[in-house]
Amino acid sequence: MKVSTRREDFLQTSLELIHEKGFKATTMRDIAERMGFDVSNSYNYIKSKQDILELFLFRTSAEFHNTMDNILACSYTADEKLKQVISAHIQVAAKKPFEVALMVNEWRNLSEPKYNEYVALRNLYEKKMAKLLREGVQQGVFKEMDVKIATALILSSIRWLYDAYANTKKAMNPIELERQIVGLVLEGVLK
Amino acid sequence: MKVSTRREDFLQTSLELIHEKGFKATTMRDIAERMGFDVSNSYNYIKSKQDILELFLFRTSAEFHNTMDNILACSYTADEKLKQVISAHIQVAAKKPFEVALMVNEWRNLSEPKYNEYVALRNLYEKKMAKLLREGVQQGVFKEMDVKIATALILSSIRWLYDAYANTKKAMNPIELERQIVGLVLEGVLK
DNA sequence: GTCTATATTCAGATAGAC
DNA sequence: GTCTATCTGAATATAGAC
Repeated sequence: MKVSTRREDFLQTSLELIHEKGFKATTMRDIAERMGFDVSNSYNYIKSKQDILELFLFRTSAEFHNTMDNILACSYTADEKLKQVISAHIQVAAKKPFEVALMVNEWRNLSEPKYNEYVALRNLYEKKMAKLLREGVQQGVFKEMDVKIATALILSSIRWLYDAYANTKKAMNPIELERQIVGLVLEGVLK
Repeated sequence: MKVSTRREDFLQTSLELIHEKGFKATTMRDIAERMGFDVSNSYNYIKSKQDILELFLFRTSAEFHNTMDNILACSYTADEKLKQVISAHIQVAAKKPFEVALMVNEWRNLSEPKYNEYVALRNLYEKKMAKLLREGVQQGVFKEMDVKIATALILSSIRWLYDAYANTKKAMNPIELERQIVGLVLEGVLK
């Protein structure tokens, strides 16, 4: 059974290096060096540097959308749905911290037309989150609030999660992490 | 009375362009072009491209630290202090959205030794915030919680603010913004 | 303060031999 | 799949004339 191809090795190495140095600062030569071969060989696996970025960004974005769609379509109440979203974000961050880091830090480096496509996906994700929150307000489980602000705030509040797993020294128990974050987002810091 | 020097014009132009395209993607030629002169003239105002980044990053960081120190040192209770911090972040974001955007998005592009200095300042700011939260828990105004997680979450939750002011189309009433954010951070989304 | 010219370095990417 | 060699373009930065 083959668990990893040479191409996957190359992509994973690229991903980690890009996380360390940033996309623009990472050269094809850097990646090749870490792989132990010459730059020219890199093009056995990809067509261009942009390919690496596109590949991870759109793949991971699809994963987030998929989960969000399933959560929105289920019969939970809005507060339960919000907990599910938080839980999902923690799980993806824990399992694929570098992919998530790329989504947070490097999406601006996409070039057209992929950039526009990706921005549209981001906006759509925000819309889905806003819908969830609006549901909750209508159901009476969430208080009256500015849904646009709440959406931006909540999504932003969990964007650091990858950092708790990209760095092994910071690795956190995901169960406890979820308990703490759900507590803060749903009920705030006040006693 | 002189309200703006040529150098300040140059720096402000650089700042806006870097916000639009990213630091690495912005060339000295881009900046010079927007200023209406040749690249070589840029070096009348700065010694290197890095200078631009350092200048804004450390200046704005000092401003945040200053405000935070004043808040920590005053006689408010912890919940009032937290409101003050949120208020301060909104005000700086509203007044200097591009400077704040630079702090959020471009600090990784600093090169040594400034990079390490800046990371230390970031960590110190987190420590100050953690101290504020710990005070609140001890005073009994904040609930028992993992202060490290709460610090990361709250600081992250307000990092998008610059975006509400960098883009004039999104400009928000800062008073209402503060009311909404304080409500969410202190009491959460539940009714 | 502005320009022309240029030094230097380095990036992404391709061709073609083994 | 690996290498050597190379094309092409572009970036930061400086020198020096006007």
